[in-house]
Amino acid sequence: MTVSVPPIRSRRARRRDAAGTREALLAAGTELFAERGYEGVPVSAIAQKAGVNKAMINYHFGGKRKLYLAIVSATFSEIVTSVERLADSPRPAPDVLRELIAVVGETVTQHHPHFCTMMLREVLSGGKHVERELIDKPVRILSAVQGIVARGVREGAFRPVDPLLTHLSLVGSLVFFFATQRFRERVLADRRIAMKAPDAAAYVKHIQDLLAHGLAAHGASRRRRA
Amino acid sequence: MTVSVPPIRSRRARRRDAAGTREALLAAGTELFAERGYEGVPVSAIAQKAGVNKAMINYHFGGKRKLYLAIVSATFSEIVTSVERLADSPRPAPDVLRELIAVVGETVTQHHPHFCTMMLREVLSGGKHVERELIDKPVRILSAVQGIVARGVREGAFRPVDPLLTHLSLVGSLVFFFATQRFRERVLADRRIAMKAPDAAAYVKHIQDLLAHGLAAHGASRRRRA
DNA sequence: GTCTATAGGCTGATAGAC
DNA sequence: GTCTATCAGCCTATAGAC
Repeated sequence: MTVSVPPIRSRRARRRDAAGTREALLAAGTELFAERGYEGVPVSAIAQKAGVNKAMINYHFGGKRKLYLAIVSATFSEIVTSVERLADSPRPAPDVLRELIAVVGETVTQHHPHFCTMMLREVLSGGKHVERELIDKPVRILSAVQGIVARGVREGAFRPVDPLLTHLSLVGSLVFFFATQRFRERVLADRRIAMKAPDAAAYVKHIQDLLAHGLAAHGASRRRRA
Repeated sequence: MTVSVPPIRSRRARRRDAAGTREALLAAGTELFAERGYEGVPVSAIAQKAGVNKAMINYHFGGKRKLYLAIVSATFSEIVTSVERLADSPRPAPDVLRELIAVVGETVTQHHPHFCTMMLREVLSGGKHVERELIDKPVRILSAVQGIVARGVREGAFRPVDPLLTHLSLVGSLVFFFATQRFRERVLADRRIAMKAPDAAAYVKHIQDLLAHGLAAHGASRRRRA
């Protein structure tokens, strides 16, 4: 029974060069870290899921922590890029803000379903070991959102709200929702409740409307499109 | 140098009966778990901070996990109680919602500064080991907020918003803010940025106003007090 | 009730064969 | 580049003296 167990990695004739190993480790790490957090994942689990040996983590990334940082950093960069592109749009601030919410929602649900969980977990750990390079990414998102809100206030489309507080409430409600969505689904399933957890698209629309009404200057509730 | 080190516990002539030990462990655990998460805290650290021996955790609580649950459960119960009391108020829904936000803000800042962090961390861990008894507490908060919002919609004070989505956005923006506040303070201090992190009171007011405007039925933006 | 001492398990990292 | 084998370190929990 113990003879000639076919190597896991050979299924589907997976490429097995150095780059393939790196990618397999990144993919496995992304999923596991998001689900269980940095300390909740032994390197052996990552190696097993990737179909390679533990030692490869040290060889390719120089340790568990560096693998983790590579994952978080790569994902974060994508989000920052798409948010910053939007912030440069010359369209009316309320429209830009509405689209920013939609874009963030789509990005995290479709391309990076674990992103919010990972970032939130990292922040909750006190940012004790968050490196410099990583920490200015949220700052760039902050700047982008702040800029849009400040412009809306300046142009009279928004009430004179505080852009920083507005940013926090916007990002907070989105990040919270996406980071806790799996939990809600799980609880409902475990208790066999016939209700289904709120849909991401519905929530995005809810936040769009809440901010449109909540920020609008008096009498400007109805959006005026170009 | 190793002779007669005065026992830590004797400072301030602390009471050292069984109840005192229990309380010391609860207090130490609350702070440490909130700061570093369940897995980030060795029992030895809790024992040291409490000024007692490791073995006491097992004697009094039956293990690390049960100590943790005792802490989370006790804190959570207090919050649920105060929220439910408010939900029964017969006053206009917008006023009740505004006060609910204020009460939650005061409770978590003054009495339970680590509460949001702990709950969020627990949820992010997938609720894998969240016991039944604990899980219906968020459900009770959900019911309370949902009830207030649904009444406001029924009475025509609010737009026809979805009460569940509204609850999520409200709780999300608050929990996110309080759970990440220490992180912001820390980052600003570490980078020696002369700005100070947004004040909790200011944020509470921001959310109150955002929801007042964001939920108000058209033409009912201005609050009408009794 | 509280302590010391220790058992027993799991972790991240590395040395060295291939 | 990739593996096997192994290390030292840390963790939780418990046995047993006081």
